Amino acid sequence: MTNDKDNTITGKITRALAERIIAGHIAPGTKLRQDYFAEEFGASHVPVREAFRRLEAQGLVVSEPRRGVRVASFDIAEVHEVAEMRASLEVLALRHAAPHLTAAILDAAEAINRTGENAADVRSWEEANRAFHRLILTPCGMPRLLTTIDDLHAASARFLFSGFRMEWEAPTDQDHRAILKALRDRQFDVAAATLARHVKWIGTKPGIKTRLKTPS
Amino acid sequence: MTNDKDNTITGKITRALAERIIAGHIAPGTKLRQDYFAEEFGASHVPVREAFRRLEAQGLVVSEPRRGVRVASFDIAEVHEVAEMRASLEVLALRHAAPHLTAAILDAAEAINRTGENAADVRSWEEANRAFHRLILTPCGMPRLLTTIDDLHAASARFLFSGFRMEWEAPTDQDHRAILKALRDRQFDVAAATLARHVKWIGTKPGIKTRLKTPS
DNA sequence: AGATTCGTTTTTATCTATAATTTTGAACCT
DNA sequence: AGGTTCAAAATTATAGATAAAAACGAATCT
Repeated sequence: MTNDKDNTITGKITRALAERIIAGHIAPGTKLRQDYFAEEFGASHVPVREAFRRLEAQGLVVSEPRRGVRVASFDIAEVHEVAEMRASLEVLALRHAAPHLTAAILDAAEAINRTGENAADVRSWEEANRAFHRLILTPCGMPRLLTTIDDLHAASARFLFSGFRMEWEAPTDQDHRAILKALRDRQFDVAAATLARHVKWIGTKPGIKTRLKTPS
Repeated sequence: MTNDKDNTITGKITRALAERIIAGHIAPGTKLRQDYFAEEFGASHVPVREAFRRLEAQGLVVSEPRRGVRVASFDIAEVHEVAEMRASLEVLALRHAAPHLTAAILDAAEAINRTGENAADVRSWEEANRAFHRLILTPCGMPRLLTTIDDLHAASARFLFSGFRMEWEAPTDQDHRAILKALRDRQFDVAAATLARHVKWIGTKPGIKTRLKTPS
C-alpha cells in the first residue's frame, strides 16, 4: 500500500501515524487534530490531511466530514472479521505461490520462524510472523492481493498490540513448522488448510478484551 | 468506502473521477493533472489531491511522487487476480450471510436478477449484477469485507466497460438463478460453490483484450 | 435547578501563493 | 546527424491565509 520509497512528507506522516496507531500509542477513538500533527512534523496541514485520507482507506482512522478524523475503534467482531478475511486471502495467495516456492525460500522462512520463536517481546514476534507469511505468499505474484493482505496484517497487529494479554511468551510456532513441512512435501492442500486454521485461530485466543469500542 | 453522504468537495471529485475511470471515459495511463480538474470542478487543487489519494487506495490511479498520478492500467493478469479475490471473499461473505437470508431478500434478489436480464446495455446490466451480489452478501454483517468486495467490483466493472466485447446482449443469468435456488433449499455449500465458479468465470470470458497495459 | 439560546472559540475545509522538481526544447558540441 | 547540456516552462508539492462549520460555555429564561 504505502510505497516504501514514498519520500514525500505525506508519506512520512502516513507511516509515522500508522505505526503509532498499530502500536497502540494512540487509543481508539482519539480525535486527531490536523494542526497538532502539522506542527509536530514541522509541516503544514495539507500533507497531514492527505495522510489522513490514506489511513482512512487503510481502515486505521474513520473520518466524519467537518468533524475531523478519529482513530478507528474495533471490537471482537472486527477481529474475527479480519481473521476470516486473512484466512481466505492467504489461502488463495498460498495456492498460487506454492508452485513457485523454492527450497531456498522455505529455508529462509524456517530461519525467520526461529527468529520469531526467540523473540523477546510481542513486537519483534509480530515482525517475524509477518515476515514469515510475506515470504511464503509473495511468490504468488498477485500485487493487489498482497497489499490487501498487508492491510489486514496491520489490523491484526493492532489487535495483538492492544494489550489483550499482558504477559507474553514467545510460542514455538507449531503451525508454521507444519505449513513448511507440507510445502516441502508438495502437499499444498494440507499447507492451505493448516494456514487457514492458523490464521483464524488468532481471532479466538483466550483472554480477549471485548470492550475496545469507544462509547459513542 | 467513499461514504455516500460525504458532501465535501473532495467527496464529489472522488466520486466523479471514480465514475469516469470505471466507465472507461479516461483511458488507462492517462496523466491526471490536478490543476485541470481543479478548474473543471471549480475548486482549488487541494481537494483534488485528496481525491487522488482516495482513488489511489482504491487502486483506480497510481501515483509517482513528484510526477503526479495516472489512471491505473490493468492487464489480463490483474483481471484474473480480481476475479479470484472476489471469488474467495464473496464466498466468505455468503457463508456468513446465508443463515440470515430471508425469503423476502431472496425474492428481491430474484426481481433484481430479472431487471438485469432485461437490461438494455452493459451499464445497466452491471448495475443490476452488482445490486444482486450486494443484496445476498450484505446480511453477513461484516463491513470491512463488504467494502473490500465493493472495491473489487469496481475493478471488475472497469474491465467489463473496457470494451473487450463490442456488441453485448443481456444474458439470462443462469448462475444467479442457481445460487438463489440453492439458498432457498438451504444448500449453502452448493450456493457457495456456484458463486465461486460464477465470479471466476468473469475473468475467463472469451474475446479478451490482452493489451490494456500502457506501454511504459 | 434544568434546559435553552446565543455568542465566542476552536477546528476543519478550502483557497491563494510560493517553492521545488520534472519535463521540454533549443542550442551546442562531437 | 546524433547526442548532450543547459535553460525555460509546466507541473507537482507544500506553506500560509481565509472562510465556514462545529464545539463549547456562559448567560438567560422557565
